[in-house]
Amino acid sequence: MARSSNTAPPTVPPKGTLNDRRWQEVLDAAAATFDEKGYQAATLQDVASRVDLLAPSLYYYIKTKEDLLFGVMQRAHQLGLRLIEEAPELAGADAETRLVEFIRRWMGGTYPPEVRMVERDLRHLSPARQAEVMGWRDRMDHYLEDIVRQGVTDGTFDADLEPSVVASTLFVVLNSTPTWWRASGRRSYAELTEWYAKLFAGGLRSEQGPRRAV
Amino acid sequence: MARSSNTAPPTVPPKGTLNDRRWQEVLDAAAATFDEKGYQAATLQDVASRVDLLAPSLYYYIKTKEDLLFGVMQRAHQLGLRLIEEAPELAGADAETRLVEFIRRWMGGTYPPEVRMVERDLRHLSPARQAEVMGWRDRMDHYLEDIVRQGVTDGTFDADLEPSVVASTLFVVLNSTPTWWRASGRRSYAELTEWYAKLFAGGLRSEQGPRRAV
Amino acid sequence: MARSSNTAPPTVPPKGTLNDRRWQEVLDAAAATFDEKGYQAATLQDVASRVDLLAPSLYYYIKTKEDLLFGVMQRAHQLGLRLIEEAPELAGADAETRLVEFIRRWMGGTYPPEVRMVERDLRHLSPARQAEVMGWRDRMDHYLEDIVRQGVTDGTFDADLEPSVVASTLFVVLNSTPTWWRASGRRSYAELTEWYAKLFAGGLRSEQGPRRAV
Amino acid sequence: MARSSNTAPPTVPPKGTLNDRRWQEVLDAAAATFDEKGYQAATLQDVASRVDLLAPSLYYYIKTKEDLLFGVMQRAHQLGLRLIEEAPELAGADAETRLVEFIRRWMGGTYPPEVRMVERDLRHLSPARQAEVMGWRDRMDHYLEDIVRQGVTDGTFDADLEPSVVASTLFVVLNSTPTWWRASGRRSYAELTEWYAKLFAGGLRSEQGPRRAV
DNA sequence: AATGAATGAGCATTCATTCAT
DNA sequence: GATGAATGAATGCTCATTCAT
Repeated sequence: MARSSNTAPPTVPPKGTLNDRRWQEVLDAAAATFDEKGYQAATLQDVASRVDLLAPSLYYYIKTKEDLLFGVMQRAHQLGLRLIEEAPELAGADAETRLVEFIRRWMGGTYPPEVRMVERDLRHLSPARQAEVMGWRDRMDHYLEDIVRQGVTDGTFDADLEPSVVASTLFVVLNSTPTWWRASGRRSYAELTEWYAKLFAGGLRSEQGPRRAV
Repeated sequence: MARSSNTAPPTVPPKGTLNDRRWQEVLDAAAATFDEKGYQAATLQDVASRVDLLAPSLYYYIKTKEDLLFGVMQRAHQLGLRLIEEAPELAGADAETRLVEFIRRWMGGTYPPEVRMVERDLRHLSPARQAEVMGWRDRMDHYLEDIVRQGVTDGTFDADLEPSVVASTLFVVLNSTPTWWRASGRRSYAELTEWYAKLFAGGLRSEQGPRRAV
Repeated sequence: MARSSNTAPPTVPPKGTLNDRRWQEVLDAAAATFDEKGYQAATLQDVASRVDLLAPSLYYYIKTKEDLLFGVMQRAHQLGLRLIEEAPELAGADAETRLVEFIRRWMGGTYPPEVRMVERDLRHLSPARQAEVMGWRDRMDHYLEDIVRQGVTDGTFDADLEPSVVASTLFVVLNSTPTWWRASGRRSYAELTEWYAKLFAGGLRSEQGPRRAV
Repeated sequence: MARSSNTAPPTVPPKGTLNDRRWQEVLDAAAATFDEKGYQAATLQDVASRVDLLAPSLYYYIKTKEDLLFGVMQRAHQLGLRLIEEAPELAGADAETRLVEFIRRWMGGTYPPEVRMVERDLRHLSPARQAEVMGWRDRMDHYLEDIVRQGVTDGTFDADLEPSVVASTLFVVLNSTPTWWRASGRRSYAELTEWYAKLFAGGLRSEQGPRRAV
């Protein structure tokens, strides 16, 4: 949940190779603002205020408001793509283990909540940039789809599963968490993570079907 | 000083549901437009065009743009609330059956995709109206929570389950479907529905219990 | 739910009196326009045109059209309040002298015609601002009422006089002058001033007292 | 102060010779509304509401909003013109008596407060109609100017008086009364009337001048 | 690196007005 | 006589964006 950009790689310093620290701060501000108000409703003044600037000053870092949205999404997806890289000891693990470990990594804290913005505000990017973002998303989806295919092949997952459907659903569940989850609830974030793991591990397992009603 | 009447409203003619057919058409247009562009990005002209009106003409039916958003949400939730009413033959059914049947009803086609708007655009309603919508949401959540509690009580569901977490997650999954689902996929909408049923039935089942045969 | 932030204002840059010269020019334009057309009928474009701006550019200086009205009234009353301060040599003068000298000061040329706007357009201010303006008015009224009371006490003014009535009437007469007075008339503005002095000096004089010789 | 139209002569039944009683009611509503809010700020809906109509229904009686303003002014001036007709016993009276009697007639109750609207909203009439109203005003002014000239001629009034200035000032004083006068004051309306009479009688009287200050 | 000043496109909203019923 | 439904011109206001300093 840490929003700070300490782990963020240098992304798109748009005008020249300017002060990257400041650019990361601006992205932080933009991410928080867009997350709170949505891209359209968020004002450049809103973003600028968070870094103690006036709106026109942002144009030192960007050429258009859309640049901020793209910058935020780019940084978030770079973080996300790093999370689909598996530790060496997971090579050769079974599908369920890999799935559960992915859920734990994704929920594990380094991942910023900015992803939930993606579905909501993707439409405000230019088609070309939308395609770029979708490319990143596809790579993430493919990672999950591969795991599902592995599980189906070796018989531990239900043979009926459509990998892309599983991938989409899992991302929806994980990324929507900040939408409804309150720290005040009776369950901790870690417990929630384990429940997600159980839900999907149990729900994908073969030889199970709901009973028909009536 | 006469009255500080800088905004004294006279008796304004009652608008709204005079011509209900037209009002429903307007709501349809608003729902489609908001769904496509989001509330902020959607223009009153966008909405008006769909019903062959000019933007100011909408003000014959509404007092403010927000009224359209509220109208759409209200109608969607009325439909939703009808779907948590169970058929008589489900009285006395076990938790898993009730859960699966609910998923089938909810996905069953009469339900408009407008619910996905809710999370995204709820913030654009006045606080009072936000509260009203949240009240409807709560009633739906409570229905699912009750089913979960029943399952936990009679031992068919994992004793560890937090009912509200389950409810939120299930709604997220169901309502996000239109976000990513394309008719062009290899699975039909009906097959998707059954997979959702399998996912949650399997995922909630207590681990102690014997694996159910199909 | 995050915050019900449908109208959460961020830290907006302080506008207004940054460039005071320009702000005074804008106020001049607003005063002239409102005086000519009335507040409601006056368009922001009307005001902006007088200072060679486009209408939206005015919002660099104001937050709302009402701010212009209040600014104009504030400035006019500040001038007016300065006119109720008496020169040292008037200390100890009799009521009639003080009254006549006030009339001469008020009509004396530095006073802008914007006061006539007050009665007409006061209602378009917010209640709080209406109260503020009325406070200034009251201070002016009190000054005249004091003079009247002095005259009544020492017997030079009619004992029957209601000070507040006299004050209101005198202000109405003085401030309405621009409404009907045309420079083309046979009397100069200075002659008009002297006639006002004569009218009120003569009209307030107690009937018991001997007729004063010139 | 009676606003009711019982004494109003049939004025401008604009479309055909329609229901005159209703037309007078509409004029009453328009007068009250314009008086309260000003012509521009007043909405046709405001006016219509007072007679339990919807705005478009007014178009049965008028062709344009301006017709209402003109209708109100016309009716008010017809009443006013009747007040400059003197009773037979005043023929041959001296100037001061005629002046005081006029003040008493004008303040005497039958005169509607709508006249104060005139100065404020005259500009919103078409030039032609403005001219017509000004014609009525001139006839009233002339009546007062004649009285002043009579007084100057026979030496009871100050020889220096400019008749038109006196007329304008007197009308300003009388017609502005409702602007500031509150029934709650210590003086009754009748007492106020007598003070007006004293003010002008005393103020116009010859052989009086204010003392010079300093 | 940042701001003051201004622009221009666009949007929600108001309101006088029309017209068929 | 009056209304429901709609129009279109206009208006206040927001906001991304520009540019000289």
